[in-house]
Amino acid sequence: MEALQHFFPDQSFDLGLISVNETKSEFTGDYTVVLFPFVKMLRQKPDELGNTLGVWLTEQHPELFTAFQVVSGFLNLTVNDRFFLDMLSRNWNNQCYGTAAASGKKVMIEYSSPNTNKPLHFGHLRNNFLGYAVGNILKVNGDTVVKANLVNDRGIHICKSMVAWQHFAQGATPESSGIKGDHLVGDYYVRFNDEYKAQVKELMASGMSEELAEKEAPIMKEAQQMLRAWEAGDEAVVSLWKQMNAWVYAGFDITYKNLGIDFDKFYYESNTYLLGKAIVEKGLEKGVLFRKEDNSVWIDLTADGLDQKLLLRGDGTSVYMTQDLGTAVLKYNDFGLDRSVYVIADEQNYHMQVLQLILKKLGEPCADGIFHLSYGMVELPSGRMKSREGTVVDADDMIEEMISMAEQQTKENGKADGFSGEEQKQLYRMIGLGALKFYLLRVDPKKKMIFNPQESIDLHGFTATFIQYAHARICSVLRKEQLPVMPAADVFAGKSIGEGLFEAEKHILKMLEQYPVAVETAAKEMSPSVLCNYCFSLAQAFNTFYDRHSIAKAESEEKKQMRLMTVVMIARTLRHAMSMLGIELPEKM
RNA sequence: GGUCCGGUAGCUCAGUUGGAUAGAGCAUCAGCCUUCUAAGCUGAGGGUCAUUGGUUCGAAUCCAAUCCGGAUCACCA
Repeated sequence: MEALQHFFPDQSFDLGLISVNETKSEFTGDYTVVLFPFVKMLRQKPDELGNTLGVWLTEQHPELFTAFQVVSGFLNLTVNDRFFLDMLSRNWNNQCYGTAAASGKKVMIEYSSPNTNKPLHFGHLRNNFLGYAVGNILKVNGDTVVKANLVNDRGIHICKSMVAWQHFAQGATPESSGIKGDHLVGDYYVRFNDEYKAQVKELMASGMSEELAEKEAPIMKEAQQMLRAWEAGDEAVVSLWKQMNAWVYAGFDITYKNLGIDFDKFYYESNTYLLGKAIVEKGLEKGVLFRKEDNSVWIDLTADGLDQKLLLRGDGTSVYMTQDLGTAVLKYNDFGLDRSVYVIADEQNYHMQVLQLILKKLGEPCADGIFHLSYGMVELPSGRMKSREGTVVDADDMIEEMISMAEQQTKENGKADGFSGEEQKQLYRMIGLGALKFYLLRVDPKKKMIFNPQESIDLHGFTATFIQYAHARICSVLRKEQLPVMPAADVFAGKSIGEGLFEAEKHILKMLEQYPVAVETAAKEMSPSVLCNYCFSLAQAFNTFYDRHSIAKAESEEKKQMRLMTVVMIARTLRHAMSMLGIELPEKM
C-alpha cells in the first residue's frame, strides 16, 4: 500500500481508491490490486496500467515483490518470501505480538447485571461471555478497561422471593438445606409464583374477574407491602433482604468463578435507584422536560421519531429510565470515561436509544460515549426460554453437563490415558467450557441464536476443541524437538529457506502477519467472532501444514528451525487470541 | 400501525470500505494412520445470496419497494 502511494506522486486523486485484497487461491500471487478505479482517472486500459505498475513495483521494491501477473483488470503481486521470514524472525518469540500500544482511552463495559432473585440461566451466559471477551479485546487493543456489573438487587422481584421464603422455608438456609444460595432463593421465587397463581385461581372461582384477582391476591399484596417497607428502611425487612442477597452473591461468586469471569467494579441498584432525580430536576429547569397535570414528568421525543417517555411518576418516585440516567452520569463521573459500553439483549434497543437521546438533550457529556452492544436472544429449538414455563436451562447445570460430555468423549477416544486425576479434571473443564464459550461467541452478537444441545457438544469442525487440539499437537512436537537454538540470522541465512516456502508454510506466515489486523477488527466491531474465525483458520492452516510436511525431518536444519519458530508463533498466537475469549488451551489432549 | 434487527447450501454460520468462478463447519459419499497426537487431512455432490426494480465497468454488499421472521413502542425492570 505504501509502495503504491509513491507510484502516484500526484495527489490530485483520492488514494482511498486503491484497494488491495488477498489474492484468491485459484490465481498465483499473494496480494491483488484492483485496477478499475484508476482507469477513468489515468485514461489507461486496465491491463496496460497493471503492467506498468507491476514492472515499477518489482523494480523499485524487489525486497517486497518478486513477480506479478495481470489478469483482466486485476494485478496479482507475489510477495517476496523474505518479507514473511523477516516478520517471523522479528516476532516468533514476541510475547506481545498482537497487543496494541496504549490508546489513552478509558472504556467501561457493563455486563452480566443479574437480578438477585434467581440463579443465572443459559441466556445470561451469552451476555457474560460476550462482555468478558469484548472487555479483554478492547484492553489488548490498547484501551484502559473497567469491567462493571450493575446488580439489580432491589425491587418487587426480590420481595417475592422474600415473602415466599418467610411463608414456606421454615428458616432454611443454604447451609441447612445444602442448596446453593442463588438456587435456594430462586426456588422461593418459583414458589411465590405457584402460590400466586393458585390464589388468583381461587379468587376467580369465587366470582372475581381475572384482572381484579391478580391485584387482590394476598401474597402479591404482601410483596408490594414489603417493597414499601424496604423503601421506608424497615429494619426487619432490610435485614432479611441483606441476608438473602448475601446467599445469592455467594452463589453467583461460584458461578462466575466456574465461568472464568470477573469484574473490576460492582454497582448496586439499591445504591443507585434514587439517582437521576436531580438530573430530572435540572432538565425541568432547562425546559427540556415537562410536567403533566398529575405531576408526572415527561420528555417529548416525537420530533425524533420516538414517543413521549415518563421520567418521574406523579408521586415523585423514579422509574427504570430515571435510574439509568443517574447511573450513566455516575459511571462517567467515577472514571472519566471516553466510552461506556452496555452489554444488553436486543429487546432493550429502544430503551437504550431513548436513554442516549435523553442524555444528549440534557446536555450530559456522557451521552456521546454510550454504546449499546446489543445481542440477540438465545432460543431453544423448541422456542424462546420462559422461566414461568420451566423451559429455562440453568447456567450451573449447563457448565456441569458440558464438562461431563467432554469427559465422556475424551474417554471414548482414549485421549486422557496416562493423565493424573487432577490433569484429567482440568482437561475436561478446558474442553467443556471452551466448547460452550466458543459456541456462544462464534456467531455475530446481534444475531439471535438457537441453542442446539447436540451441536454445542460437538467437538469437531468449527469448535474450540479443534483449536485446542492443534495447540496440543504443537506442544507435543515442541516437547520432542529442541526449540529454535540457532540465532534467527543464521536460520534465515540458509539458502534452503530463501529459495522457496511451500504453499502451506507461506499461508501460515501470511495469516500470522495478519493477526494484529484481526485484533484491531475485533475491537473495532466489538465482535469476538472475528477472533473465533481467525483462530479456526490458523489452526486449520497448521493442520494442513502438519499433514503435509514434517518438522522433525525437515529438508534442512535451517528449515527445521524455521518451522519450529513458526509453530511456536502459531501456538503463542492461538493462546493470545483465545485467552481474550476466556478459553484455555491444553498442552496435551 | 410506527421504529429497529434479521433472511446466504438440507442444518448452523462467515463474507472487511462494492471486485475475479459466493466460502467454512455439520450432515451425506469416496479416499488417507509401521513415520512429529486421525478430536486430524484430501476430495466429491449440494446455491435464483427472500423477491422485484434501480445505481455502474462490476452488487450477497449501496438505494427503493414488496414478502417472511423477530424485538420494541408500560406510571415492569
